[in-house]
Amino acid sequence: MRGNPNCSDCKLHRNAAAVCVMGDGPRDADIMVIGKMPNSDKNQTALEQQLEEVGLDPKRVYFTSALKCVNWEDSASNAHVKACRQYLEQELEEVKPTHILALGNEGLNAAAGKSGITKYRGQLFEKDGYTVIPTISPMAVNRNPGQRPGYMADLRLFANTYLGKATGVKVPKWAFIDTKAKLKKLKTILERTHLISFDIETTVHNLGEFDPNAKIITLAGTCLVTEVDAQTGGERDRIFGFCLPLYHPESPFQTTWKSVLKFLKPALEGIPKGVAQNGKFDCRWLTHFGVNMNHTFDTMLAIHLLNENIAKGLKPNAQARLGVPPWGIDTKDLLSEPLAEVAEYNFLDTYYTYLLYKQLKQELIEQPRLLRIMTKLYMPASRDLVPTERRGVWLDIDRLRERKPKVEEKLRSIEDQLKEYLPDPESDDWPMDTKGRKKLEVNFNASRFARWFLFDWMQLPVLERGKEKPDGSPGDPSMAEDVLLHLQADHPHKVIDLMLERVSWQKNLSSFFNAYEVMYDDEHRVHTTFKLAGTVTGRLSSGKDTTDKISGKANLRGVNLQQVPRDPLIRGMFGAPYGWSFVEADYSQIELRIAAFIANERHMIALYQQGADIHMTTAMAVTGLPKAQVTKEIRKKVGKPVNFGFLYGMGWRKFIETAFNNYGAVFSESEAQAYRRAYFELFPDLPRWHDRQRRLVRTYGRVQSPLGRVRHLPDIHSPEKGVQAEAERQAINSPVQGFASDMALLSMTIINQKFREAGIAGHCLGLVHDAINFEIRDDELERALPIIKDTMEDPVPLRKKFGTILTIPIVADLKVGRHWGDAHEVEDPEVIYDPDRLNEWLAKNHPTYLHKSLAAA
DNA sequence: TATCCCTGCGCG
DNA sequence: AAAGCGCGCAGGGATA
Repeated sequence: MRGNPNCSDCKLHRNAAAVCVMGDGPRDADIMVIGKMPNSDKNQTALEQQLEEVGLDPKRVYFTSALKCVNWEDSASNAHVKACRQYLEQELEEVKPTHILALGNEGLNAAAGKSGITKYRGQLFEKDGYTVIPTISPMAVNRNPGQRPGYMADLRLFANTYLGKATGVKVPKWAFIDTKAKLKKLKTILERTHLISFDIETTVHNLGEFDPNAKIITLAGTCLVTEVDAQTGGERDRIFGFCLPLYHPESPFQTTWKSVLKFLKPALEGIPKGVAQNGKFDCRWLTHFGVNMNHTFDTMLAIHLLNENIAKGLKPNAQARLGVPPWGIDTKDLLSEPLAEVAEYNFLDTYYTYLLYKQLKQELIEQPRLLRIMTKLYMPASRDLVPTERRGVWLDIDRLRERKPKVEEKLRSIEDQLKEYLPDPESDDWPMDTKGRKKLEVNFNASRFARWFLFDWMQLPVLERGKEKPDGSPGDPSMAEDVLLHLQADHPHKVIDLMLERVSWQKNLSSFFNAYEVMYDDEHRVHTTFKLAGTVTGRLSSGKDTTDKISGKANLRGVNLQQVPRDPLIRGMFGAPYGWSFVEADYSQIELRIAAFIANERHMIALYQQGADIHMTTAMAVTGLPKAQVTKEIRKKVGKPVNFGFLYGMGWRKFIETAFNNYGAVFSESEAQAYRRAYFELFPDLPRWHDRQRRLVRTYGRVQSPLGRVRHLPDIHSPEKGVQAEAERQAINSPVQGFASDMALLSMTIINQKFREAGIAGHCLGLVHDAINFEIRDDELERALPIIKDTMEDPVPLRKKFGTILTIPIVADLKVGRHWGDAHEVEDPEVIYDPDRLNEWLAKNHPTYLHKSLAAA
């Protein structure tokens, strides 16, 4: 094994103290440790001591690194790991280790091909016949001693795995329900079960449970059953595990699986407590086939609340928290796997979920504020989202059919105009592909052709480039909108206009028209999946069901309902079916209000209490215009971004950019600096709050929202100042963004509850961060609208259950109409509370509104 | 053909 | 020295 001292495969060799240093250790070692770069003697000694501490003999370990150059000056990425892999592979080939300890993100990438060490640390991977366990880099531990216990735990896991020490998890016997007699017995046991950890395996389809061929393959559970002692008469718990085969080809119930479910339905629905990992998915499927479980604890949501930065899957958490070995089978096509294996896999899922539940519950009990979020917010929200996702949002197919061709025509016409600037396709000027063999196809997206067109053929100057390539060569010229806007200002050209215009039409067509067209169901409704654990701040995210199981994502069920363009051309395709209304309830400036509350910014609080318009105040201050000249447009394009920007730590450079990009306004450096100063003079408690958050995150490595939601920010301990500063800004933003979204989510659950109590058929369609959308039957608007407005402006449980008393007024604006995009805002809130005036307003502003007397008829 | 990363852009 | 935050998806291009 010889390195190549003349290697120049990546840029790292240039500033390297040593090039291509190969690893060291016995060639017949079972264990290989892969670090980031060759260790210094000091670090090597420390690492060897740590390995001894966990019971390994460092003399029997081969030590090597993902990157063979000693270069701590340049930042390294996975691309550099890749460039270096050939040397590591030589070592793997010769040493043939059975167990690999991967250190840091580079080690993880080299050993397991994954990226994201904070996510994957402490998990076991089987890769190319090696058992790999990654943990954080010892360097990171040196910088941040708080990481040491976790790091040592990972090392222990690695050592125990290698030494074959038992982890202490004993899997109980479980029942395979393959006869009618066993099925009957199962039913009687379920009737005495007070807690079940449940999980189903399903067939995989683009339309999910809505596919005509959708089947539940198996249902498994780990049950806590109340037993009565025959002698003493006392009660005690017994664990009962089972797997019930349903639609599997080897299943005795393959043809009768739906009636089997029906048979068990009362017993299953009678179990008061249901635990599941991402149970919203299982509940959606089970509901689809008629069984409504009581879902009371979701391990995935608990994991997320306890640490928002780690992987949320069952397997990584069971491996890391329970120390169990990897289990599972290829889930792509469970119908062709042996039933015995599917059943075992399914049962193990529920048993490990149950063990995790016990552990997580205990941790939450020790952090009561998180427990409160879990039980009073997350679980109700998770349950409410089941019908929300199943129902979907109504799409006006007539509008879609009518509008799509127009958009296509628009795009075509722009491209025709662009093509006039191209050379003769036969001429030598036409660009060739990288290998110089074929002519490039016309493509005005951000492609090689388009870059050639703008920067070579049209000879426009390159203002900005993308990421540097791994080999150190410069990145591709940027074609982004803001770059083209600057280009246009300095070198006006028709081609830039056309490119700018084209890109938004292209986006409309590919991301929205094409997507929606293949996504609606028989009732003209499109569906989404909301992730409650999809963001680090606590916001929901919206989109498709998990992508990784299905190849070809064109028809995957689910659209992102949080990025529907505001353009009425597109947003106006969503709405409510005839006889129903689309209601959008927006929190007005919610994050700004909450920032004022959290920062205790006295001027801002006073302004809000007076009902003043802060975006307007800011827009006036920034543009220097008198109030009468600040149009709605200026307020929106200047006031809003500047408020949110400076609020969250934007600098004056970015301010200049923002103002130019959104408004075309050109500010000098001194002007921009003056505005920033003026902003903080206007709201002097904001910088004090910023300092407080910086102090908090430096001290504790985490910050909390008023509800107690935690954001962990380990990056604050980074040696890089820029990374630290980023963590500081996140410490400022997170409590605000997190609290705002928790308020919206809480309101959603309360409104749903009130609708149920009032027998209102209307329902929530989903959250768009600070807005809640509803579909309300026309004749119920007068009952529903006051509930929505009252609840959002004062979600009582916020005070009663969470003890948070706001010092700022909260305002919700309601828009009502047939379609989302052209619903009208109810300007005068009093209208909402006066049925006669509301009817009058609706008759005037709602194109298809049915008066309740008509609707009833 | 599937997968990864990057660019670019939609939303709050 | 300089620094808004938070997402998901489509398309391009390289790679295996």
